[in-house]
Amino acid sequence: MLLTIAFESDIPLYQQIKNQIITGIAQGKLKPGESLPSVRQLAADIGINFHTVNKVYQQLKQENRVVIHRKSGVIINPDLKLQADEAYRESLTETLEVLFAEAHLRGGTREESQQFIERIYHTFLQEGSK
Amino acid sequence: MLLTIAFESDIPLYQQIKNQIITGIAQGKLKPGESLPSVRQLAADIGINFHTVNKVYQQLKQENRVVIHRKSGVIINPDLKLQADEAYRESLTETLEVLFAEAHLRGGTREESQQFIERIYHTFLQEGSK
Amino acid sequence: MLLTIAFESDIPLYQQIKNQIITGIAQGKLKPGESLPSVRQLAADIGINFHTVNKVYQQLKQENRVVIHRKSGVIINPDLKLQADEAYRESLTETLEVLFAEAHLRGGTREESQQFIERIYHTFLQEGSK
Amino acid sequence: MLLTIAFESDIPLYQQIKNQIITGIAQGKLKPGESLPSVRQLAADIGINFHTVNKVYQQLKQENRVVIHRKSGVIINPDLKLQADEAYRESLTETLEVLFAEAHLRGGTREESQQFIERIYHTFLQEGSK
DNA sequence: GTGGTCTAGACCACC
DNA sequence: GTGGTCTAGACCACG
Repeated sequence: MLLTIAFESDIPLYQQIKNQIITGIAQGKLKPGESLPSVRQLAADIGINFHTVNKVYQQLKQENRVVIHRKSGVIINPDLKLQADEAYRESLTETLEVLFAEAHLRGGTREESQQFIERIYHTFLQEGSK
Repeated sequence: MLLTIAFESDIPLYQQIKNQIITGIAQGKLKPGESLPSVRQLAADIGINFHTVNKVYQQLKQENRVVIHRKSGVIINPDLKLQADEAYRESLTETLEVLFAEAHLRGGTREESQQFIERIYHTFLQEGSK
Repeated sequence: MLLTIAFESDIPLYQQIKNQIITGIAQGKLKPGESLPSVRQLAADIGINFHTVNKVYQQLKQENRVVIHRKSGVIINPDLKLQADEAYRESLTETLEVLFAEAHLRGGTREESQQFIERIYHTFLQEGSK
Repeated sequence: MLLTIAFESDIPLYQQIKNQIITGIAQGKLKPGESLPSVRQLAADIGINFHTVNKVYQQLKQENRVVIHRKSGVIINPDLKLQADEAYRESLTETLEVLFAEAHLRGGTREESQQFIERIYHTFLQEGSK
């Protein structure tokens, strides 16, 4: 998977990387059991400090999205089961509320937003195979 | 309109305020032409420094959401016309992509997300009634 | 002469009024010897505090643009002779420099600017009659 | 580029700095891609508070004149494309109108003004050479 | 070391 | 009383 970084963005570099890994997993570009490049490797590829990549991996580990094996490196957690707990749902609601309020004020309709979501979900892996 | 601030949140105070004003406008709780409290007033009400409120107002002004009327203070721009330019749409897409990727990984379905949006849009003012 | 005030502008009310009087004189809408409305009259017409109008008149008087007669009110100085001293020229240069730098960055050409000036000067009274 | 500040001027410090940066860009003293000193650095150089410099940078960022690059600091936006929208042209017209009305009243002729502009434009970078 | 955020207090211009 | 400007000092996130 190819990572693209915007140095001039106001989103922190580590966050950008993390975001892309998460969507990568959702879209099946990164499959459970697959391994990620080493901290130093990825850092060199992107051209950033390896501490930054390390931060990402540590957080992904803490969130149970990856497991870190000695020597075999970082691999996507094969049996990932994330919870949608109350705190998560609440924060998501608030975030979306602002985003769509803004979209609404800029002339975006409900239908457009629905299609937006539709298109995004189409890029995700189907759960049907489960 | 009542503003609620979460001091323990990692979202900056000024951002929280700004968010609530924006959704307030979208939901019609704040109507075009209506005036906002003075910087010092609002700051006192919330219990924060007036510079923080001022920052919000300055940004809202620069984004053309409010007009700073001499002596009548800050009022919601009566003829607000925000653009959904390319840069905006792109950034929105990316943001939503990550959000729903995360939702997807936590078991959220497309249908749930659609209903989410549906509910949010129901809280907004209809364009027709304006 | 009709004065138009923008309450939401960030230019002070008194400055707006003063500006319009000055351009009014340059364009011959206000002729030397002609009288201006009384402080209270003008304030009422525009719908602002009379102190604000008073401030304008005082400044105009100080700059020798008007003379204030007891009872006969404020009249445009019939034999106005303003100096273009060094300080003035310098400040004008700096102001124009920034303005046209901005215009240049927004794609305005030298020719356009010249035509701009041309058009403005056409609205002024000719000095030929002097 | 050297910044000169007039502490006794009634133009706000941050505005003076901003003006000089803008004309600096127009004159090619500051080239796209070039980086500006850090807020604290510039503040120390000039001998003012860093918040004042920060204010300038924030505004320049919002106006798309600079990009705040993570770690390489603030750089002049390499692909700057500013619009001369209707609002801008209108405000420019009004400003120039007053300025030249004043110049006219102080004995400045149309020819002098034209030469003024001519000289200013000569200090700007030619579009062709870029 | 860099910018981002927040607080605090002071002075001023405007109305 | 309102916003605008400036200073000062503190803490934090980021890289």
